[in-house]
Amino acid sequence: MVSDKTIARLSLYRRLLKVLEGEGVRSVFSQQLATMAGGTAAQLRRDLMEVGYSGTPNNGYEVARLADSIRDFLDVPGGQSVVLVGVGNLGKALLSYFATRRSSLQVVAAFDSDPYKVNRVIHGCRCYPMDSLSEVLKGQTATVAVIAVPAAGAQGVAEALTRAGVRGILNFAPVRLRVSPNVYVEDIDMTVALEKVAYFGRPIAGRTRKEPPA
Amino acid sequence: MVSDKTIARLSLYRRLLKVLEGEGVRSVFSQQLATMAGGTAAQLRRDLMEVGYSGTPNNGYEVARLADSIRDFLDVPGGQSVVLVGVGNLGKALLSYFATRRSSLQVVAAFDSDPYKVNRVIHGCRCYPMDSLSEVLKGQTATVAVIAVPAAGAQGVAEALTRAGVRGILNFAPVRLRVSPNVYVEDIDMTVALEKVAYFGRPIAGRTRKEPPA
DNA sequence: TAGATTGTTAATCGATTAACAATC
DNA sequence: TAGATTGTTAATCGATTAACAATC
Repeated sequence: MVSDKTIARLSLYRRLLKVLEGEGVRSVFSQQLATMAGGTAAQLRRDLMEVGYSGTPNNGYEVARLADSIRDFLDVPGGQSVVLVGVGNLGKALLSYFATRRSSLQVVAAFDSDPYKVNRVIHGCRCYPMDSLSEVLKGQTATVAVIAVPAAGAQGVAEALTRAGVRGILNFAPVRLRVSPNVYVEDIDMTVALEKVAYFGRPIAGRTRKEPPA
Repeated sequence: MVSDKTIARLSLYRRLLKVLEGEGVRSVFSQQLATMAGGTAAQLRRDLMEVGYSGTPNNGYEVARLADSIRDFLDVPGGQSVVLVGVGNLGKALLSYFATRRSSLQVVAAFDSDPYKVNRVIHGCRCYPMDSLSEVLKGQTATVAVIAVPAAGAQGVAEALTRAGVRGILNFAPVRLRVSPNVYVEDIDMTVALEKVAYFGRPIAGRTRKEPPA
């Protein structure tokens, strides 16, 4: 089973390859691409083993073909539909963030319990009432969802999504979701992330890095 | 040196302890708290070794005192100031998200290059023009910053922040920042996160988990 | 005391890094 | 060919898990 870290890096490589492609670069060495991704060449080569695409010694990797190979590996052929639950400040920001991005992942529906938001179209996405979730999802093939509701409501939303067939959840709510083991959950805990940054970026202490005496 | 994963978990434990405290719970066992945090009891005990707080056999941990110990360990005594760069959809969402949270971390200034946003107060935070960054930071003790600008501008922002004395950056821009090694950068790459979820939540494949034959 | 839970060390596991033969 | 870069295996590293003596 390929690790989630490898998947994350492949996603990153693909984005970098698209940039190179736009710049007219035809081929790239593992060392170059790895540096851009913030990793090592050996790691990149191991990641690409999973994809199955082979470079050629002394010539490196064909940018366009490698990007295609990663696409074939990562993406579901017909594309995947994504739904968003929670259209507050964060939800709206996510809609605008994901609206004009990759064509393979498209946000097809948003849900909110606030009647003032229902039936509006926000960043090109229709907002449905919360309690119509199972009904709307019945007509969709969405297996991926983004949760951007307050902590208190997140578990209930996760259960409703799971019942509706969702198999992957990107969770922004600061709670640990209890879901069945065949549902993949990725948590983005922004408060924890900020506290981490605050700890390691603190003014004086936390800064004692072992350095060999000169 | 304590690992960043431990710091992240301590931040999580503290949040859970606050919830327990609110519910009037006095003491808690490692097993309970670990389950809530989605980890193991052994891992939690090892994390707490770093903090220096000791539980008592058969009685577990005093909720209030453990929370205090984690606070002493994580927080800078006088509190830390945070600045936000980029007041777009995401930046505004982050302002509202971080506005009413922890008192130890406070967003004291926001920056944007859009003149229409400058001098407005958004979610209680004043917005300054981009080019006044070094000047405004001179009067602050902020060592922590959040970057929520488009990819193209992020590197320049990171450099300006670093020059102004910032030591920790929470970066939402989808680029890898090149900073000096004494600056801690935490990346939140929402597109990569969504693609990970899409991969592991895909309809058919990617789902071959080794299970012992019944 | 006995039983349960703790602090802490030792064993395990997984991912990363280094090494090297294969190849253009 | 020689030189550089690749694919892939072996060694290393770090974090997690398991084990166990200490303790309330």
